[in-house]
Amino acid sequence: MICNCSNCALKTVFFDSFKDEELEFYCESRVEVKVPAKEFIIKQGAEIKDFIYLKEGLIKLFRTSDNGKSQIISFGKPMDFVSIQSVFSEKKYNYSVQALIDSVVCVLDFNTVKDLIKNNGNFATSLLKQISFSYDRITMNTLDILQKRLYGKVAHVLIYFADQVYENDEYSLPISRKEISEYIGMSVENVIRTISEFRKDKIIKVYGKTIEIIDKKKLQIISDRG
Amino acid sequence: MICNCSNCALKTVFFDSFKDEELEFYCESRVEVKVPAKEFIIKQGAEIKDFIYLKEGLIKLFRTSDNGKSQIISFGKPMDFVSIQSVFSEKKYNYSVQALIDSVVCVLDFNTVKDLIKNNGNFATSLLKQISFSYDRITMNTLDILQKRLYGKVAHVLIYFADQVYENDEYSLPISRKEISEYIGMSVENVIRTISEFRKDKIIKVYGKTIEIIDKKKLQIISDRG
DNA sequence: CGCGGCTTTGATGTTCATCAAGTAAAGTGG
DNA sequence: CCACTTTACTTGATGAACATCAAAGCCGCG
Repeated sequence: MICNCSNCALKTVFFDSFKDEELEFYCESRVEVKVPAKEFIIKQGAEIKDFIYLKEGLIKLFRTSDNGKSQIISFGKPMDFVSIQSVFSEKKYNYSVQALIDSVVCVLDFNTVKDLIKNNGNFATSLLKQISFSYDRITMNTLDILQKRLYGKVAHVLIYFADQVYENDEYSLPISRKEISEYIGMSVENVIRTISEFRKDKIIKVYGKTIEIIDKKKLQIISDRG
Repeated sequence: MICNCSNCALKTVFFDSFKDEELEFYCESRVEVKVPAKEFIIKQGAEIKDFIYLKEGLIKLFRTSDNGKSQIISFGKPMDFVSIQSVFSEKKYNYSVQALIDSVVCVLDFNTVKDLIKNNGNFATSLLKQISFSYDRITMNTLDILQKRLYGKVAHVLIYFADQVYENDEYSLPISRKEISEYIGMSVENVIRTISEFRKDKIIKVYGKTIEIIDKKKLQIISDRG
């Protein structure tokens, strides 16, 4: 295995704290895995043995209830840890993770990470900061969605992908209408209707999966107003 | 100041990792503060300088938007850290914390905690676990509420206080109907109507602020079904 | 005592889920 | 490669769920 940690983006962001021998140790136990679109990275109920972060691609976290309905928790992009949630507080994953597009994840043995936390104060500090940041993002997004109504929710999602994921007002929506509905807790039909309305009102243009935001201000107002 | 850390419940749960000299150090920088009901512990926008945990009482975390509307994020009970959210990822609090009943908090200097994380691997591990657990609870509760509708949401809240807070099916609701509405994102009137319906259907008994759950099974079904 | 906030109920209109039915797109086996 | 199946998307119609407005009783507090 080629250990290219030194130019791994993740390393420069979070792992500056490593001493050389630690870096090597962490490198050796690391495995890089390619994950094709739609494939699972984590399955709900599985035992937590790894510590996973996303190197390339885009993923969704979601949970499935007993009746088979699934609810999307959040999305993850490169630099995000895949298995942040619960890994320090649970034995088993209480959510699944699935690749939305072809992705690459790096997998560390979880015990290795635990050891690093104990023995490297700077690493522990960095990780804590990152976890706090990651959870915060999810919490605030979920709270935003909770207090909005249909139109505001859909506008929020469209802006989310533009600003947080693609940093571009034109993008190919990586999820289906159904998945949007599983994220915001509304019916598929009404998600579609809302997108159609935005299109008719010339706030966005829609070509299949491609979304182009034309009137960002108006969309932002709809999102803010709820 | 009397340093009674050794019999502080928090200590036995999280701080077993302390060596004696660290324990003393942490004790000396700690301040115990009584907070009467309705008083603020943290104000949104204030700089993060402290690390606060709840020794006695009950608190609510909430955020206020520009238009003055407030949204409840979560509730905290003894043993919970008050200032978990954001403290490692932000400079300023993006939420407020208010005592719901007379409470007692313990305040540590934030830099002291940061030092402890760096220098005590066991402490870092314990804290990480606790933070992960705390965030998880909030995320899952919020997601639960998001996917339910009015009746399910209200049932969820009533069960939440019975199971998670009071561990009793009869309790004095520590929040107003309006606050329930700010937590679940529905109108006050409909929260009240729903509680009245539950009362008429003999699922609960209501005497002002006092709630007594009579038919827990039915209430649970309503909550589960959404 | 009176004011303001909380609670409650009713009436009304808006928002939303659900059902139905059809079209487009994407996978599947021969 | 085509017929077939399945899945995603779309629109309309209907009734249920919900917000909002209005009005009145209640309670704590200055």
